[in-house]
Amino acid sequence: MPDFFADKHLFHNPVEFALSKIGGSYKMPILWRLKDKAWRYSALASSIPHISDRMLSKSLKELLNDGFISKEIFPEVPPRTEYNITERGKKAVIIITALRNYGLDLMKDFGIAQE
Amino acid sequence: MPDFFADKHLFHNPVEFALSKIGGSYKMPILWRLKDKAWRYSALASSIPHISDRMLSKSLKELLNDGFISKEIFPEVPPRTEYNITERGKKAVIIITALRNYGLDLMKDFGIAQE
DNA sequence: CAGTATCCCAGGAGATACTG
DNA sequence: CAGTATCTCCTGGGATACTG
Repeated sequence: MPDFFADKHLFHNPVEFALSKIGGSYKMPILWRLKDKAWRYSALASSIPHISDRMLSKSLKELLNDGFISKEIFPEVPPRTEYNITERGKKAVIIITALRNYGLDLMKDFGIAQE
Repeated sequence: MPDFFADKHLFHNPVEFALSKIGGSYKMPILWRLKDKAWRYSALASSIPHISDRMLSKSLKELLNDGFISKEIFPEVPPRTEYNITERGKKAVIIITALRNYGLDLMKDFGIAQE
């Protein structure tokens, strides 16, 4: 696996590429919540620990641009916005689930309590 | 899943914990190479693109401390050092393989050429 | 050969303020 | 409600030099 360019950025392996798309502190938490139902912006904001509007907005926009989620705006009063997962996003959820289970195993392995 | 502390650091979910152990630019490439044979320091250094001694040494030390790899020093002249994967490291390789395959799929999905 | 020690920088993320 | 705009800060990683 040689280096390759994508999005004007150099990558050294497929894992780097994958994490450039769904990595960072918030994209997986967002996709994880969208996996089985639509969420509103404000619901995501209050559900994800410590996220700022800036990071939520930024993450949603990138996931949208990369086709992992879709957005629907309902012209009500007040207006309502809903985010949904796409087919591409569903594939991401599979690997997020695997990573999450691995993380849980590792925590047990390291003797870290969880609830 | 509430927040939890480990290694004097706050985590919000199991994925964060997993990536704190095997994330970063070099730990997965190292584990990936060690998965089926022992490697010497210098071989890793010349195999992993662009890695500096500082980052190789730092990554190896952390993987060692966290029990993902082991190290054996042969008192020859000149001295030889070999790194091996452990049982814990082998479990990590499983998820790295999954992430790698996901990355390859995603690259295809985004129309990125690979060799 | 197999590392360690310093210095430095970019970009991911936090804090705060503002808007259609 | 659903965001955007600034400014700042921190830390992962780069560059360089040195050693048993």
